[in-house]
Amino acid sequence: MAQQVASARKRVLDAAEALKEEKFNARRLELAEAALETLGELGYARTSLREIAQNSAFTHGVFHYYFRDKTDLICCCVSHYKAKCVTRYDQVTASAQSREELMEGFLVKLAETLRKEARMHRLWYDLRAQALFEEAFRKDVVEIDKSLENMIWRIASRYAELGGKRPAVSAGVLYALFDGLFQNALLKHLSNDNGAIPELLEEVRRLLPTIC
Amino acid sequence: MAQQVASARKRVLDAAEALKEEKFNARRLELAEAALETLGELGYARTSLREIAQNSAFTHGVFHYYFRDKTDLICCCVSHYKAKCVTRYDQVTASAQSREELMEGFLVKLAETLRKEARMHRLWYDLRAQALFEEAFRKDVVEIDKSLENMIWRIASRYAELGGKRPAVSAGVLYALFDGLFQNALLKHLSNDNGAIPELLEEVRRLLPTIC
DNA sequence: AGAAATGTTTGACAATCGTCAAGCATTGTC
DNA sequence: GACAATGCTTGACGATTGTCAAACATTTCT
Repeated sequence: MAQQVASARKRVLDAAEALKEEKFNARRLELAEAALETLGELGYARTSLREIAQNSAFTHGVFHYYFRDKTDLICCCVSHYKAKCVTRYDQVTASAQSREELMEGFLVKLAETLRKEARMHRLWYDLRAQALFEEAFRKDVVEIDKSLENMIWRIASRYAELGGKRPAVSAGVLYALFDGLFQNALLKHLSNDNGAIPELLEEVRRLLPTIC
Repeated sequence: MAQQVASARKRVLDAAEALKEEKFNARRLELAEAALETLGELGYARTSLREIAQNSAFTHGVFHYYFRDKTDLICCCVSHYKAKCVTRYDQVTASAQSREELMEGFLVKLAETLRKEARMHRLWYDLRAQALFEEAFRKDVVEIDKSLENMIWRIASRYAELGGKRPAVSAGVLYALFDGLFQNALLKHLSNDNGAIPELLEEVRRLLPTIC
């Protein structure tokens, strides 16, 4: 009886603890979101904690409460970023009933990504470059890289499947190719080159059927 | 007669002026070289003028004498970097007499680049990412990108030529592919993954003949 | 309602940054 | 060899940085 009471109390405390932790993590993510905005605006090199705080509902001191240090914050940003972009094209893959539909859906989404989320993507390339210097970023960056590779692979293999074929290259090669093309198009697009998006689309439209 | 004397004096002064300017530019490049070393070590975000100076024969104040500001120095570094890497593979292309020889020469050079110049290359990816944020870097970065694309294209088209073929893809696509592969291999290599280099080589060895 | 725990702000800290003026050293000129 | 021009160092400036302790505010619990 006394044991039952004790274990019941323990369960309540555990539940409360779990709630606390959930709240804690929710605020962490909220701050990471705000940080991502500023990072996408200014880039890693020019982003300070005070600048991030100014673009949020909080003041600069709060970060020390939720993060060990600045690197910890950035790491949290990087791994949070993953969830935001990895499933971006999955709806297209799932709903498309033909090669043409998949292609068009992919191209539309590609153009939209380039137009509306250019800042987030330049940040991704920035942080990936930082990982070449800072070991702390590598684990998450490699993981995201792999997820993006898988995402592209899902599209390509589905596209091939709809044509009764199989991709002619490995997932790694395919990702390298698309990543390179996208990165190049992003730079042009940010340089106010209006031809960047249509050129990328045309390139992909021509390329994909020859590979898959 | 007086006119001749005057014009002769003018020529002498012009020559002296040109010499001065040459010396000035030589020192600029020397400082840019030193800056490149530090940038390759620390990355753009963590490189300060004082740190650069400490890895050189000078003190931090000298940069203001040779450069308008820090951005001017970095720009000089970026455009100077171009000359250091763009002709890297040209000797291989020129001397190879067969497809096999060209392939092997290219692979050896690729491995050597990854092993010995990893720092310079991570800097390149870093600066290219910076160009996504800082307009001042874009012109030079785009120019270097184009030069690298041309370099890859020279190799590929020569390789195709030696087989009586023509590359199956455009220069842009080819560069995107190799750039993506190299960037990925670089990250692995810097993470002490000993398999990074052989995997890249094998990938290229398999890939190149199918494209060219 | 009062006490305790949690969340957030504030302000200060030491360090570091880019910049620049003033001075010292070196070179070249007459 | 004195003088001027150039090259470079030194030291200081104001601003900004990450960090953190202390104060304050809010929520939670008893």
